[in-house]
Amino acid sequence: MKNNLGEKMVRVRFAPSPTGLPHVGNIRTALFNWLFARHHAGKVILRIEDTDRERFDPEALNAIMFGLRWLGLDWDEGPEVGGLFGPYFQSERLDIYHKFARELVEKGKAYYCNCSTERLDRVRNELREKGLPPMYDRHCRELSIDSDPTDHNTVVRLKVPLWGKTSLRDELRGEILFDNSTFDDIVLIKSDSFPTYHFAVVCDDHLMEISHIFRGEEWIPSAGKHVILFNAFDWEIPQMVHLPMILGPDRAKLSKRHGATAITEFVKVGIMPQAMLNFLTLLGWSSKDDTEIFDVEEIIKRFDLNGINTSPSVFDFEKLNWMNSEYIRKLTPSELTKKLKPYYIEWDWLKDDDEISEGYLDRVSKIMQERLRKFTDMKSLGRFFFIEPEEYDPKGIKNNFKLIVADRIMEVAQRFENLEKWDEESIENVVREYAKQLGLGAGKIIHPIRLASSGLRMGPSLFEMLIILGKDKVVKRLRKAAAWIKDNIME
RNA sequence: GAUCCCAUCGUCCAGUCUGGUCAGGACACAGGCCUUUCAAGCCUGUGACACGGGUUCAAAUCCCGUUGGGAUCGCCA
Repeated sequence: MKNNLGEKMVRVRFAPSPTGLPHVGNIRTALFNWLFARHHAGKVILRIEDTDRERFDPEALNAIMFGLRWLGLDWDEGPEVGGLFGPYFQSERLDIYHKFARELVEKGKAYYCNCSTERLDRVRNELREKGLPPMYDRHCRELSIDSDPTDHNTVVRLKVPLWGKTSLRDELRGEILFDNSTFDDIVLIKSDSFPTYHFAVVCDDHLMEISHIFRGEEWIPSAGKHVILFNAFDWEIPQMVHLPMILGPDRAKLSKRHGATAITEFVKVGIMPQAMLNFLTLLGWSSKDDTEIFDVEEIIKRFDLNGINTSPSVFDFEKLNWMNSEYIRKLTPSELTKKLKPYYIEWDWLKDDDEISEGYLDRVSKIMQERLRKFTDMKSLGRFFFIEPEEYDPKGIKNNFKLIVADRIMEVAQRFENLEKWDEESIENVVREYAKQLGLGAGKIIHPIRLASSGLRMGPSLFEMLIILGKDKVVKRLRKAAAWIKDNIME
């Protein structure tokens, strides 16, 4: 496909296999595909590689589309949007694969094989015992078995050249050479008459006129096989870009055992999509200056092959949290409230139809905003804005809840109650005056009040916090705490 | 085991192509300032070119080797 300048149009594909929840690695691959296409005003194709019927998971497709949309990665062709190159589910393209498989057999470039799995296992084990790479012994290669791709007793295998080299051009690494003798005669059509990944991917990338293939580095060895296949068909080979892998802290390929790596986990803990996108982009790509925080538009503008790295990178959850906090701060209080509200409901702090004023929620958002790294941090830091403390921080008790403090808290409660105006100045006056009267530092009053009203030792500015809570709640909580001290503290 | 990929602070990146400025920035960490606490903010600090040979007046940068890490070797993708 050409664009209107007569140049070859950029067409990339994201080709997930619906076998489970989308992973950070998959999503990063999707992201780079997308960024490249958007930078070059090209097309993004979403193609579903559902050729594995054993591992097929009907939930997976929705999870994948949800994950992409959450990040803002849209597609121009594929499920739910259609397109001229469909169908976009490989399971609906079987006749296409069968046709091309037959063609290869007729040309003498592929053959039918009826070896049993038992036989294949035996052959591989024998080779392994001899310390050789486990491969198929090409038993059926010259037998000219008569069959058909739809025949469930046979598979179709490619006649991989027995000697010579295959050259793979990786746009980042340059030429990578493989000895053909190291490749097996790969299966193209399985005995269930579904294509293998390798076969389907090559046929579809060709038919869908994919110009650039972005995928993980772990595919490099397979890419060699794909080149052999493209050559067998005499098809033009798309440009290939193998992205560095994402590792866990132990430097092994990132996987479930490293904790939350499914994209839905990040959604759940309250990572913002903009932060995730920004972070993921910087994992393996960088612009030439020191910019770290930038929005999608800016990234699209700057994204190019040159900035992509070749060495693998460790996924640093800490840095993602930091970046997320930067994005949380960009929100207005009411935007933050909107994000936070579902969590409040989930935690039973609010009822769905609660009449609690938007103003209250916004004030909470504003005061808590710069102390949140992710939305769920609110659960421990902001609980007291909604729920009266049932217990107090143990270290705080030790430092601040002496028996003598109970009376002081009662006194402050009384003075608060008598206040006509409930604003920062009046509250602060009460506290400071009283401390002065007692000949104590203000901290001696402030800390116990914080603990009594919030249950916590730390938090936002006390006076602002008390204003938001409101006089009635504060007075009530102070009296409750004073009583608690008298009941529980001996000295 | 075979093949392939990779190698700069603990982590992510810049610098490598086009050898030459105390190897720069960010996260994390430590200390200080601010402050009623915590966080934020500001200031300061610790901290890296895997190793060995070449080439060169000069090597993180070019070449070779070694070591280390990783990936792949299915009728999974």
